[in-house]
Amino acid sequence: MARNADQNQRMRDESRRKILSSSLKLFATKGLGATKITDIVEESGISQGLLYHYFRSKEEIFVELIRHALQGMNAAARALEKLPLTPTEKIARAITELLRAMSENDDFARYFLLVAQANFSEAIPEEARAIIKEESDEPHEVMARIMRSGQQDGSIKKHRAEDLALVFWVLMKGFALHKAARGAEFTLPDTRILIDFFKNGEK
Amino acid sequence: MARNADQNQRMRDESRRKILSSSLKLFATKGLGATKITDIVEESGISQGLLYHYFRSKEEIFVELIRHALQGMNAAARALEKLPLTPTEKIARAITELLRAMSENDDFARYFLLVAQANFSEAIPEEARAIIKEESDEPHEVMARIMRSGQQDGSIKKHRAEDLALVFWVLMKGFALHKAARGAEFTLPDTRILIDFFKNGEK
DNA sequence: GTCTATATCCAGATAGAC
DNA sequence: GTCTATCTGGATATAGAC
Repeated sequence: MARNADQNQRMRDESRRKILSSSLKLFATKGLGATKITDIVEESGISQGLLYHYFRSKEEIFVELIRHALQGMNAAARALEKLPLTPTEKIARAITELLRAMSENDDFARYFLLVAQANFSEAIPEEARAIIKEESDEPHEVMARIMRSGQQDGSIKKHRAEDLALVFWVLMKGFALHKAARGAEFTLPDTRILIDFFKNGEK
Repeated sequence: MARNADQNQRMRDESRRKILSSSLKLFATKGLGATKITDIVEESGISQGLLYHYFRSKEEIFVELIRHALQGMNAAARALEKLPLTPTEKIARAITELLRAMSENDDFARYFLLVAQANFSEAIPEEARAIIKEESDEPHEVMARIMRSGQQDGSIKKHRAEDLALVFWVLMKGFALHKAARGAEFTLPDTRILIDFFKNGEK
């Protein structure tokens, strides 16, 4: 009895997982509006009926993906802030880890792109918009705090910390776009170019 | 007779212009797939029949917008390269002009965003893909040449010129996304932050 | 839990009148 | 040159069988 319930749970999880990962891939590359339910069904190899057994609509899948992406990003940002590193080291870590994840981990790149699109698109579900409004400030704030503490110890350039954090995230979003456009031929630039950008040049 | 022909021409131009500008706005904010013909018709205040009198399909409108955007960007890049300025001045000019245009000129920002999306989306017409393949390398190449000549006179940092050009355009794309996400509350960072990025710090 | 078959609706595109 | 009315196809979502 318990074993059957376990197996069922695993089957349910597996089906949901397949739907979500196929949707992520399609939403990131084609956009929510251009992705058809039949595309998702085809990509994940399940039937249309089963998809609707797990999700009420395409939009609900989208919302779940957005929620997962933002919560993961926020958790990562908080974890970074707590690491026992200097501000400069934290920034270097963030840059190298984000770019590495983007180029090596397809799902990570897709999540990043999904959020970037959702941030500007007017064609997303209301609930997704609410989650974004609620959850998308933290990475920027964390980075601004790191920049500020780096300025206090003299290791980071003396510009408005908010501007530096903005440039940081603008760079990351830009790279996400670029990687999506180039796919396999995406080559990372020397990350030291980017790290030096934020470092104070005064010796 | 000639007057009537003239008037007709003007009416045609005006209708086409309205269709294109409405489509640009919608494609940039919602994406091609999520934009319905009825949206375009509503936004531009013309009838659906008239739209199909001027364009065969939604895709044809999209292709025309992409072509116009890329040709304009390439012309601007070539013009920049020919200006009687030092490499550093050209880079400074490019950054300030692009960011200014992005924040002040709605259509410019929309074109930029449209191209950025088209560059990674897999849900665009084949013809648009061909135009992008054909026309989208020039800005990068121009910027790489400017970076290289700046390195020769010692004013630009000594990294691979291609990497610097890549970072330049990644920044611009990132700002286009950011502006689209924030809309009216988009505030430019101090552009000197960005310009200094490329300058050689050695004195 | 999963599938096939089907109903409903709406977007894209056309025809023809003015 | 512009509009209204209409056709057609395909996409979303549901029903019901296994």
